[in-house]
Amino acid sequence: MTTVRSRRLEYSESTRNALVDSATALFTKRGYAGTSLDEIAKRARVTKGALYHHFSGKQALFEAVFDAVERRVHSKLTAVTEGDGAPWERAVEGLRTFLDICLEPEYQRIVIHEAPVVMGAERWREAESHYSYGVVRSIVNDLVEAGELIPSPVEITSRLVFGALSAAASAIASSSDPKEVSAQTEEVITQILIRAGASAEVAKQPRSRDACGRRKKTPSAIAGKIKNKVAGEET
Amino acid sequence: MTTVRSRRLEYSESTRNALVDSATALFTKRGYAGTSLDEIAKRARVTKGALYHHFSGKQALFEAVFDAVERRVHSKLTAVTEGDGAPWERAVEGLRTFLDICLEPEYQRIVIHEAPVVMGAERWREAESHYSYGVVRSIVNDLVEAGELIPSPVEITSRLVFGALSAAASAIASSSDPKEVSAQTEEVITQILIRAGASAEVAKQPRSRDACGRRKKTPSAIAGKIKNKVAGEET
DNA sequence: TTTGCGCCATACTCTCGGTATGGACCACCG
DNA sequence: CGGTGGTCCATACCGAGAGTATGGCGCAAA
Repeated sequence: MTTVRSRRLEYSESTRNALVDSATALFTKRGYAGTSLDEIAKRARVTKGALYHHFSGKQALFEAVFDAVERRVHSKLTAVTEGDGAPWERAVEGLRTFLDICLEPEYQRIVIHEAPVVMGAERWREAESHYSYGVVRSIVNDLVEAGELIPSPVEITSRLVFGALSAAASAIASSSDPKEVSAQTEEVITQILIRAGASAEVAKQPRSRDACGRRKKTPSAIAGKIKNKVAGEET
Repeated sequence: MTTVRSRRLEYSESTRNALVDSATALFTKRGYAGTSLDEIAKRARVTKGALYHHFSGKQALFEAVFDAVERRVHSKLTAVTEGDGAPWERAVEGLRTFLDICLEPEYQRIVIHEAPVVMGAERWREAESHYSYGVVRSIVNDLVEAGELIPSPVEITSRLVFGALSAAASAIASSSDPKEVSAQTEEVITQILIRAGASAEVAKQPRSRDACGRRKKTPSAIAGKIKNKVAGEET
C-alpha cells in the first residue's frame, strides 16, 4: 500500500505544517484570543480556506499546535528519564531537563498557560497525563517503589510536584535572571525531595491507608552526590 | 463626607455592583471568552451602555470581578493566618483554609485559571502578590524566620508551594470526591513541610519532640543523620 | 429657569470566526 | 481520451459580539 508518496500529498502536508508552525509562533507571541485566523493563514502564505480544509476550526488548530509542542517536549524528556540509571538520578536529570524546557516560551505559554483555558481544564489534564505530567507521575512512582520517597498517594504527590514545577517555570521565565532562578529552583526542589526521601529509610510506620511501601536501598549516597553538585554550582 | 450620600450615587453604585455580580456568575459558569457583554448586562437588568459607563471594557470588568473575588478570599485567609498563634499552627490552619477556598468555583475558575490568560501572566503575578500568594509568601517567611523551615530562598519556595496548592486545587475541584482528595492533599503537604522543617531544628533547640507528628505544633526533628547531608548548605 | 453633568439606552460600526461556493488540479475508469 | 469524482485551496459572504457615537433624562448647582 505504500506507493511512492504522491507529490500532491507532500504539498498538502507541507501547507499543513506551515499552518501549525505559523499558529505556534503567533499563539506564543500574542496568545490564543489575540491572534486571528487570517493572520495565521497569511503568515503561512495561504488563506483561511486552506486552514479550514485542514482543521475543523480555531480550537482544533490550537490542539494540533498543542500536540506538536507536547510531542517534541515529551521526546526530549523521555530521552533522559527512560534510561536505565537509578530512579533517583533519572529524577534529578528529568527535573533539570524539565526546568530547561519551561524556559521555552512555546511550552510556557501554550501548554501551561493557554491550554487549560482553551481546551478546558478537563481535556487539558487528560492530555497532559500522556505527556509531561505522565512523565512526572511515572518518575514519582518509580521513586516511591524504589523506596526513595515516602510512600504517599502517587497521584496527589505528582500533582503537587507538577504544579510546583509549572509555577516555578512561570516565575523563571519572567525573571530577570532566568538561569539563576532556575538553578536555585532546582536546588530547592532537590533538597525537598532529599528530605522527603530521607525519612523513607528511617524507621517509619506505614501510614493509615495505602502502606505498600517497601524500601530497598537508601538514597544517602546519591544524596551526598547531589549535594556536592549543587554546592559546586554556587555563583 | 459631610453631605449625606446622594441617592443618585447610591443607585449608581448599586448597578455597578449588579454588573460585577452578574459578570462573576457568568465568567465562573462559561468562562471569559464564553460570555458576552450583552448577556452580562441583561442579567444585571441594564444594557451595555451602563456597562461601558462603569467600565472601560470587558477586560476592565473582568479585573473588577477578579479584585472582588480576591478581596473576599484574602480577608478569609488573613482572618486565619494573622492570628498571634505559633507560625506552624497558623500555617497549617492557612493551608486548610486555602484548600477550602479552592473548592469554590469562583476562585478556581476566575483567579486560578482564567486570570493569567485574560490579564496576562505578568499582571496576574503582580496582583496575586497582594492577595493569596502574598499570604503564602508571608507564611513561608514566618516559618523560615521561626526556624521551622530550612532556610531557603523565600521567594522561590513560596512560588513552589503556591503552584503546588493551585494545581492541587484544580485536581481537587474536578475530582469525584473533593473532600477526600482535599484531605489527602493536606496530609501530603503537611508531611512534606514537616520533613522540610526537620533539619531546621538541628540549628536550634527543638521545642517538642514528636517523631510521627501529624498535626502538631512544631515540625518534628526527625532526622539524625540528615543533618550530615545538608550541613554544607549555604544560607 | 437654566446650565451642566452624571447616568444610562439605542443604534451603529468593524473585527473575526465560521460557512458556502466554486475552481484548479490530479487520479481513475470506461 | 473525455468524463467523473475527489483532494486541495481561494473568494465571497454571514452572524455574533466587542467597542463607539449619540442623545435623552433627571438631579443639582448657579
